Amino acid sequence: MLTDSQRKTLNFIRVYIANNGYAPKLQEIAEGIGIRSRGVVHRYVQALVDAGYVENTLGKHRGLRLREKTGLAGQIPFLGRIAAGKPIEAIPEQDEISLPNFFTGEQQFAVRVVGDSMIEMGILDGDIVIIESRDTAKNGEVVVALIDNEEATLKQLEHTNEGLVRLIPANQKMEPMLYQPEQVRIQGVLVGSLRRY
Amino acid sequence: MLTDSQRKTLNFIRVYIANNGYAPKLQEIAEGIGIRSRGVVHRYVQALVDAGYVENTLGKHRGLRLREKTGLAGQIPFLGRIAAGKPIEAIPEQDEISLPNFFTGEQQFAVRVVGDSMIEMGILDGDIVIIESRDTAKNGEVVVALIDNEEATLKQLEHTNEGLVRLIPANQKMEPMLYQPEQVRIQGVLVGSLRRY
DNA sequence: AGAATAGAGAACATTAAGAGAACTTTCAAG
DNA sequence: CTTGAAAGTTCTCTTAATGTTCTCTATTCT
Repeated sequence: MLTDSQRKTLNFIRVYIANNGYAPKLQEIAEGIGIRSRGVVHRYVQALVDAGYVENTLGKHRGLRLREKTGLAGQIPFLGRIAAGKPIEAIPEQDEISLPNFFTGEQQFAVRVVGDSMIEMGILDGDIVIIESRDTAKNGEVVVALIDNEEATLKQLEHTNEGLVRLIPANQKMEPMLYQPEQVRIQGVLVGSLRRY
Repeated sequence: MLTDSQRKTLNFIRVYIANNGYAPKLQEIAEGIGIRSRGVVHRYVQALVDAGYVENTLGKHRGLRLREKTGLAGQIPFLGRIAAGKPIEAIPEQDEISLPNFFTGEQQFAVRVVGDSMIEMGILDGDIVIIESRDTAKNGEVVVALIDNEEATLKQLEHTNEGLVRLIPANQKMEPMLYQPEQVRIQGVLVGSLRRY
């Protein structure tokens, strides 16, 4: 169980290594977390070593290395934001992503997307999308819709002024389709997506 | 049987831990449930301990732990494949996806992408990408690269025949960039992405 | 009225954070 | 190879923050 300062220290080390490729000096850590004493930093680092997050080559300059902490599955260190042309920018407050907690919600299911119909919204062939089971949706939401009780499709929803339902693919090569409301049954609404390379 | 305030306290602790991965301080609980007195919070927490909902490491900061099963979370029913114009097609071998085990691998970290430079590969502004720490990559892989030891960027990698390194954005509006090999340090390789709507 | 619940806040004990001195080791410039 | 500055290590001391234990007051419900 890390203390606040220890966690802050670990986070700084991770971001530093991601940005520089080598470990920080104690002095740099001190400045990074906003204190002055190298001795104090050393104490925090030692705690991280004891807790298994970090390895230390004793005495060597920049001798810290990150260790794979084999704790709970699905916890991934979150470093911050990456924008082209800048170093990775740390975000205080959040230092880990919990995959189980990332998609929280009631009544969800997952499907694998086949085809390119939503490619312009960044949903590619093979992606897995997380859907929240619902039978209604607002304009603009992306839904899993069942058409004529036989075809399922993932499209953006629009209720037209004429009382019809339009299902809009995110792909210039495809045309939106118009349906009578009773033809279309909404099965759920898109709440997330994930992809593995 | 918990009182209203005790339930409120328990709920706050659950949400806090789910969001942060560690327990709140009494002061934070107090603010969270809208009161001022740490002493009162302590009384509620003690009641939760007595009722078996929570464990406490005496005296330690952030020493609370939930006694609930947290391991089962993160399973989402997997219905199969959805292709426009067909029913959802069940895949017999798999009926659940396990979020904690979705990204398995050594030395991973996550960053939030800022900007549209990879938009044509389905990585949008705000997406979170999972990176596996490595210092080498093959042609075609998407990497976090450190340029001149100061800029970090997410681009597709290509080693040219001339021995140079090309970093290619997935965005027609942006140009690939050529670098000397010693200018570019590879920090990791893209292995996954996730997005929440 | 009496009991249960809620809240404030003082007082105290302990933990955690931080400064900085003193010492040892590493490392790079001569 | 030598040497001195810089880095890592080990301390002691101080302070700030947090958890713990009280007492007191108010409110609600039976």
